[in-house]
Amino acid sequence: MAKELTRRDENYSQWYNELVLKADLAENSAVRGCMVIKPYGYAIWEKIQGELDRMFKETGHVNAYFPLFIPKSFFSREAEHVEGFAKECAVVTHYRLRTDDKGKGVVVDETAKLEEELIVRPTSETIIWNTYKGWIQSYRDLPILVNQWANVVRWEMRTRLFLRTTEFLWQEGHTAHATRDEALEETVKMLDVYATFAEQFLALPVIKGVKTESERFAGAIDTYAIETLMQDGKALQGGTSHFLGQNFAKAFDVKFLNREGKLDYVWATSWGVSTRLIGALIMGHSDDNGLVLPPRLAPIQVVIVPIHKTDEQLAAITEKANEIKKSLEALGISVKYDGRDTHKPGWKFAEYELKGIPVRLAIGPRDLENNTVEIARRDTLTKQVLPVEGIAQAVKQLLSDIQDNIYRKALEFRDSNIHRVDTWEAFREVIEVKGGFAYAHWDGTPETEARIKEETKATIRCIPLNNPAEEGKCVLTGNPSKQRVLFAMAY
RNA sequence: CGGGGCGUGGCGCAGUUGGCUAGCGUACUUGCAUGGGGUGCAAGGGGUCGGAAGUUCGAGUCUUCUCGCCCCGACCA
Repeated sequence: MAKELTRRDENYSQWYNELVLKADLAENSAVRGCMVIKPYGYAIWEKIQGELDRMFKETGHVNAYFPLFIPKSFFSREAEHVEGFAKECAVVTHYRLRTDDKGKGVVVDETAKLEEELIVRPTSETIIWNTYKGWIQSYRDLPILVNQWANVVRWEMRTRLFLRTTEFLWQEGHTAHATRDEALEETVKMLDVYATFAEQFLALPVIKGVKTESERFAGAIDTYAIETLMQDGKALQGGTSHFLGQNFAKAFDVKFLNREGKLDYVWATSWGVSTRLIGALIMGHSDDNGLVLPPRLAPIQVVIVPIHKTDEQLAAITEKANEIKKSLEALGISVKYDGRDTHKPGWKFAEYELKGIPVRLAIGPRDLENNTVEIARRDTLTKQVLPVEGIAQAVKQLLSDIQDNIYRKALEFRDSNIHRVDTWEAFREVIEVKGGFAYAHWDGTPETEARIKEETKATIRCIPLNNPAEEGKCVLTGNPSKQRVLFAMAY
């Protein structure tokens, strides 16, 4: 492992790639486009899962599990849905291998061809709505509020660890409702859950908004999303919540008898976030020394490093460290004591900075003598010496301060990178030079949106919720516009 | 699928017009010193040079074929 990380201003993309590897989060696997999520990276995912799962349950949802494989015919039921996913589906055609006639290896047994091919799920709407048909007869069966934690496969051309991989982990919620209003309410509620999670745990400010037609989920009436801004000025969609209307109910013939005794199609939503959030977490906060993790999602919040010369010193320090560790753990703080004698303190400091551990305590002979401890915070890289007495409370407070500080920093960055622009020149300058969001008038047509994308590669990230109405002229065509929308380069 | 690049100890690389025992950094092992920001010195282990065929007295180096990976573009959470 090389010691130096590429600096962000040197090559942001390379910085990201190296950081993921060096912080030991994930690595490329033997399978093209698929990653191995290593224990430290997976621990972050587990923290994300834990918090979201709690939030889903608090809002009345339950977990279930649906198959990985989906019969091909299910996909053709909803026209736009097929259209959207057809180009990136992995297909299972056979169910058996046999040994090669010429000796070594195995080949596909052509006699074991499936009657109907199976699609490896890119998302589960179709299999789930096929299933819901059997669950729903009456309004009394509604709503159904189900979530599943699963893996999905989308055959992408180009992949990057966490940001875009062929297989990724996510959760997908699929709900069924008796009324349009209730489904709409659910869609927005889950968007709010995502926004709250992003801001309170990931410490990433988000903009909630609606997608334009061209960015909409295949098969949805409306797609809502939370958009975040990365340090290089590119936007990243952190989660989506879809109002599916009655599209899937009609495609899978899911009707229910309402209170008036009339048959009606069921209203639906779906919503998801993926391991991509880890990519957002990395790019949102980390610096040239490595990862910066928000305390509320850090698998290890505090590391204690002993500094010693003799075994006697180490033993004494270990004793003191374990006392401190216990007092921290009593406050619900996760602590690691690194008493390894195989690495020097300086090496450990660099290592834990690379891994983004929010708080580091160092204890040496001097501290033992003075009954103090050196406390260093990862976000600001500052250090101070504090008395051991009351250290647990101080650390608890510090963790909270760090969480607030990195959120505030990200918020300031985001806010200072939303640029109101009214001319095409200013628009291009934001997209091509400054980075960040261009908040500009758009005439509302897909044609204009496509032209802008063609000329600048920028896309409409969203139309923010509660967007103020404002008369203006489209930044490209000069046609009348009723509101501004957010454009940006995006991941 | 189009354009570019690369395959040599675990990782990162050098290896000139073919030439002698395949080398450097790092990591690893051992010893001694060191220990408050990636420690120093010394000794040591580790290689079918991506694979196959060919040219040659001789191939990491030349030729042909082949496999794989990375980067840029079209597609995307």
